[in-house]
Amino acid sequence: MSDENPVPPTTHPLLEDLHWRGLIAQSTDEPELAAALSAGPVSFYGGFDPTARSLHIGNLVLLLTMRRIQEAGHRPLGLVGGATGLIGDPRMSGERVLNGPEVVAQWVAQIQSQVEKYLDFTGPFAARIVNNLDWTAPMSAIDFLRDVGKHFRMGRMLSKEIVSARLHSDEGLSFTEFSYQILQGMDFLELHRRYGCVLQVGGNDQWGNLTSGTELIRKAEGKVAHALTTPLITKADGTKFGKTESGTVWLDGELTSPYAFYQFWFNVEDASVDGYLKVFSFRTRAELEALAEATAVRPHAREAQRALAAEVTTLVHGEAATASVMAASGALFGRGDLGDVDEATLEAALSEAGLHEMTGPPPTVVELLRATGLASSSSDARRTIAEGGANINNRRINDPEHMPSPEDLLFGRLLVVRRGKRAVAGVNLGARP
RNA sequence: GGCAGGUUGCCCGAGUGGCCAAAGGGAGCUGACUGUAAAUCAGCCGCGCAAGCUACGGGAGUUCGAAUCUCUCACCUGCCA
Repeated sequence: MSDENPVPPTTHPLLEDLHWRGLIAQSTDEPELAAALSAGPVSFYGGFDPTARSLHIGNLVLLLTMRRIQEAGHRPLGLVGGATGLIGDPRMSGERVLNGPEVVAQWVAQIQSQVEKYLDFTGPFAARIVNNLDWTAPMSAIDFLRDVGKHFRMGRMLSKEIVSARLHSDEGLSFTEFSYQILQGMDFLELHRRYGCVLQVGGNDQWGNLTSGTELIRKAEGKVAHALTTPLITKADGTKFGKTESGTVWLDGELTSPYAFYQFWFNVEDASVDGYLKVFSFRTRAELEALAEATAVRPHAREAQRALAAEVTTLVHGEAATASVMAASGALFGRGDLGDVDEATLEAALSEAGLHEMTGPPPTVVELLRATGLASSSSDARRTIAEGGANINNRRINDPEHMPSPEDLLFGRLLVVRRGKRAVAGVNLGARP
């Protein structure tokens, strides 16, 4: 994340750029990798295991790094782990609960379509999607043990950081998860044989699994292959990146609405925004430096956050969704009178923030806060009102029994309910019967 | 298998019969300041408008009264085998 990342003497413009962005955590022999990249288009791969129905913004780091490498003139192989997703890589949090084959198959399809969005499938460096179930499923246990297993030494396998840690934990480690590194090594070998793949990129926690592949290729084929890892992105305060109070920030718009997604990036703290732009933005280096300067000189303008939020939201959800989300944010947080916003924009904005239909008798503020989920209970709602944190249509309400009058309803039916500065929701009181 | 200790609110952790809806810290929420940031300061932080209700691993007791005592079940930790 800092500018201090050392750049080895023998390097390559692409690697240099990745270093500047803080995107290289570890790599195998870098001068050799630089030479390979200079020699011509290289086939490289990055894998994604279907452990949920959607990827999240942590995965975006790898995905966008792959895109950068592709833009530099190399051929990406986007691997979806139909096989490895059935096994699960060892984690410190303990043995995984296996997901059913049908579930994994469905997730594979969903994740594949997400991966496809970030790579270019046309032109001389066209990307390709591969699924490791294709070569793993047909393999017999005998072939696996004779052809692949012989190349793996127990000492080496046991010394892998996560394996050793799990082995010495109370939880232990199943043979299933222990074997994961072999499967991933096999993938690299297979892609090397099929497509001449010589580079694997992955998250830094995957380092051991990536080197399983480079070692296997060396033993089985006598060839050199490379591994490159991206760092774990952290927040300025050291806490986990990509989580909000409501959980993981997903790429799937149904799991994390485009509005929430945009807001996540908009709210990035000043200390982190410069680093995030380097990782997630495709703007030129000069533009990024100008934005860093803007944050330093005019922090209140939040130019860097605006740029980051707009760009990443566009990348993930498209221009139309981003425009609507930006209009939404403007309407709900802007200084302007809510009455100046047109009906369609307001409704879209509230839908993004969370629009709740209510019928029946006119609700009180307490009921509005509860119905929108802004308060978890009536007690919580009353407390919020007493603290001066309840707003209807951007006006503070101090009376818990206050009922919005018909004139308060925007366009005869909508209310903007806000708790504190940031938590906003909409209520539609004009639901057709 | 035996012995000892432990299980408290989102998390950590105090509390050994009434003054306990439960100290303290963290997290979280709200306000002030500001920039939908950070820091700081202040208030809040089980449910309920309220009366009150539900809570201290589960269950059963003792007592006018239990987080606190007894029995029992479950789980965790340490020592011994």
